[in-house]
Amino acid sequence: MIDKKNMKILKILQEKARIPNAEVSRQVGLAPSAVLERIRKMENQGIIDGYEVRLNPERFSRKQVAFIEIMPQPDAHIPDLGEKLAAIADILEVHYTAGNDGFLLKVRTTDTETLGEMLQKKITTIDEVLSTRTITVLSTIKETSRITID
Amino acid sequence: MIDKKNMKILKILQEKARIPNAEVSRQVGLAPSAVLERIRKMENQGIIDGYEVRLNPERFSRKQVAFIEIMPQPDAHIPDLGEKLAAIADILEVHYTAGNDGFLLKVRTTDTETLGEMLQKKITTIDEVLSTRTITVLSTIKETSRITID
DNA sequence: CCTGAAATATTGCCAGA
DNA sequence: TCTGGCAATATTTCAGG
Repeated sequence: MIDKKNMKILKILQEKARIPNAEVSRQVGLAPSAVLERIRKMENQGIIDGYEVRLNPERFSRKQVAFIEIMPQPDAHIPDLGEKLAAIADILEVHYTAGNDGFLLKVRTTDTETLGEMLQKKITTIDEVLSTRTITVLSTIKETSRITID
Repeated sequence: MIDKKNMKILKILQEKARIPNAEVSRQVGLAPSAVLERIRKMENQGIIDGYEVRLNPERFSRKQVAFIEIMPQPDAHIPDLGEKLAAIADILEVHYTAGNDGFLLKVRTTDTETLGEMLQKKITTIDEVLSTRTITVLSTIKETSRITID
């Protein structure tokens, strides 16, 4: 299902998702209709999940990246807590982690001040939250959601 | 520069980047040429950084997410180490963090076994790496790169 | 910064291999 | 699953407000 031609199509779309189908077909050497058929099929099969625009965080005052480890209360209902965290604005990722049975969040805020506000007003006020540990990012060398295509 | 109409355009593209321009123009109530002009301008100004396809990691054997904290050797050249880490396949993010003066990595591997291989063969073998701490993800409640548009 | 018109290009459907 | 044809749409440029 994910043969060489589909891999080639996906690699092209990973670079530049918003290009005409006809352009893709030229690069892979198939008729446009064949490429369209393949892409539609991959969308329906859930291989392709969607298409996103990549915005420059600086231009939207979301320069500050931080990761927050959440230690839940011993009696906390984990799925509930996960949902509550996921619903907070500027929390981009919520992962349930092994080891300490806690959550790891990725957040994007304007600066460390707004990060602090978020912690105090939105996170530590949740009942199920016992404590937190914040890892502030000083600089980002690499940041992509592009997975490796074998 | 990022006025109400551009915000509306960006919100549409955040949902579904690969849609015809004419469709966007219908939704925002402008002529297609006006929308094209606005999008091109935002691309040139670096407000829009690009367009990406979102692939289903499970279909490419990249289901296992993990975060790895790297403690560098005291005498390590930090920029060099950052570049080395960023070059490794399946490392999606490399952040330089405050506090412990280390790196935080986000990785995607097939399973915990391949994660272990990566640590042993590719990461701990780097001279500048003193020690590591791995946070394995059991489940992901939310994972997006979509920043909040004010 | 917008509209509207015109030329060019793409999409998406279908028949046939 | 592919190609090629064709009608419907979309893109892009440009003149003008």
